[in-house]
Amino acid sequence: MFRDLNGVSTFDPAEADEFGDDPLFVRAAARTVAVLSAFELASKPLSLSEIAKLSGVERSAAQRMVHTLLALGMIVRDDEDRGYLPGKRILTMAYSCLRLDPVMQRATPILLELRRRTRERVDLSLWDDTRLIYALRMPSKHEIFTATLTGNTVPVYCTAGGLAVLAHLPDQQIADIFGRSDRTPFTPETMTSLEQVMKGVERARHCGHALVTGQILRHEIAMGVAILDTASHPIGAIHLAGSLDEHSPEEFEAKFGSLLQQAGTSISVFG
Amino acid sequence: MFRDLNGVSTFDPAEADEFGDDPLFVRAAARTVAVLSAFELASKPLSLSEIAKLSGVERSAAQRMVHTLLALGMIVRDDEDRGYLPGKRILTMAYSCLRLDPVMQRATPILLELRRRTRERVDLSLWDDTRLIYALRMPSKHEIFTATLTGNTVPVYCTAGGLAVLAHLPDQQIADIFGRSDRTPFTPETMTSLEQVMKGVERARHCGHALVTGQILRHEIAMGVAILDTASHPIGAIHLAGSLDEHSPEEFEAKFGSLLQQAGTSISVFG
DNA sequence: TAGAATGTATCGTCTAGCGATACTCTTGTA
DNA sequence: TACAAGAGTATCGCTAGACGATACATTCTA
Repeated sequence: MFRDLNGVSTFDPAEADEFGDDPLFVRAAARTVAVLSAFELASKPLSLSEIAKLSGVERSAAQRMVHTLLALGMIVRDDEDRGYLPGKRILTMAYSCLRLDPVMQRATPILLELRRRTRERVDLSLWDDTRLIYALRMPSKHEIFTATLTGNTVPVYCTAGGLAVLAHLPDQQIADIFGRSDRTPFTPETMTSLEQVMKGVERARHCGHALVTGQILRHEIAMGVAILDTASHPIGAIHLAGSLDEHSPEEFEAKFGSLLQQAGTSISVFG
Repeated sequence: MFRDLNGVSTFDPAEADEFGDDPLFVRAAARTVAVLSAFELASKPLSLSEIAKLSGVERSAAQRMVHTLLALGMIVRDDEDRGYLPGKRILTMAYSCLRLDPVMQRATPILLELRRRTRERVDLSLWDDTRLIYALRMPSKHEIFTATLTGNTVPVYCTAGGLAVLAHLPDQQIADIFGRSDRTPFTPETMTSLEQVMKGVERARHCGHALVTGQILRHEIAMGVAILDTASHPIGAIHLAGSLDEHSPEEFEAKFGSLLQQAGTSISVFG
């Protein structure tokens, strides 16, 4: 079985109860977040009971939670399917998240220039443990739906940007991340072994950028370079993605490799 | 004084306390949301006391709130400036918001095609009372930072997309929305009177799309068309934005007007 | 060195959220 | 038409757990 491209992240309701001994832990806040996060597992508007189930909160509690989150605009009703959906206010909060991140501010003009010169899809993603979260997206000609959305996440172990990030970590940590990753393949070509991952990492370490084909989408070729902070730790990546119908891997790399690396260097912080 | 382009939305802490008589209202959830929303008013990492002040929550309560939101990944520390920032998990939640919206799914291929044909900036925004929230962005050559970010909001009364939305509402409601809007001008050309707004609305009603210049950014020309639901109520808009340095308003409209309207019709839901 | 910020920790009070229960409506099926 | 299963809603007593006051350790600034 291959993975649903919506690739919803797993959420364990049990985890919300495992803070018992922490005197500063606000359980109500955890429940609030749990209810809001229920939608990460959804593929359609959710009913009250579904929210309760997915968030691991009692139906009664979920009822009142939803009631106040409705009043606050964090959740809205979908009149058609009579269910609940996350509210637009979440988007506004996400905006704060993007706006306040200094990396994003530096990156924007550089990515626009990269996009202009390559005419291929350019993305900026932020590293979050086993996954990358897409923060800035500049789609090109033809893209599938999820490839245009902010906030979409992909695993680090099988993406160009991810390998570029891993290349800056010790082997031990790479193995750890690989081990904890959800490794359901996206396509028949999605890599499945640590050996394959390490091969990609070594290559990235050697030439400064990572290159993969068909890992998330068939016929897609992607190149990635890491973004580093002042301490030279990776914090995210830039992705350049094209179609194998238009480029051979060799040509893609020769044509855009150095442009991409320059962009990565410009965004990274030094000293 | 003109408006800061980051244009943070106003948040009134007092409002959070005005639910006293509602038996189903969960105060802790409201506080949680208030703390998370504090960042909407921020322009840099926030300290504990700043969060408390902006969210209208007691310092003690804010302390414990922040503590658990840190544990949940909804907030992170910024080691450099030693403050707090919204966490990447917000982005993941925003993704659910976008992914679950059927409008977005229908819109993506249509907007990509529009972008391909016009080579100008294409945006999709969702209507939220006095404002539009940008949900899908396809930047073109040179854009300022905030014009590339998901979740950014603009007033309806002075934007092309906004006027296109207003055109589908009764005059009475337009006046109401205009009255409640924050009307700090963005540029010297930003419209300030209801008469100007109604003129734009009439024009939009007549030719099916709205056209404005220099309202948010100087030298910017923008055209907008509304997206309608099954009941023909506006739910958002498509924006097409270019530069006055490259196009005259007449030429821009003649060249792209019908393309834009076609896109709007394709995305709107009928019957 | 004093002062004003940070962030952190502790604790008793009592409020406000929990969970059980029961109700109304709508929808689909027999 | 009756019935079951599912929606959303409402009420209420108990007590878990959040509140707010207070105090302290650090760090930065003047």
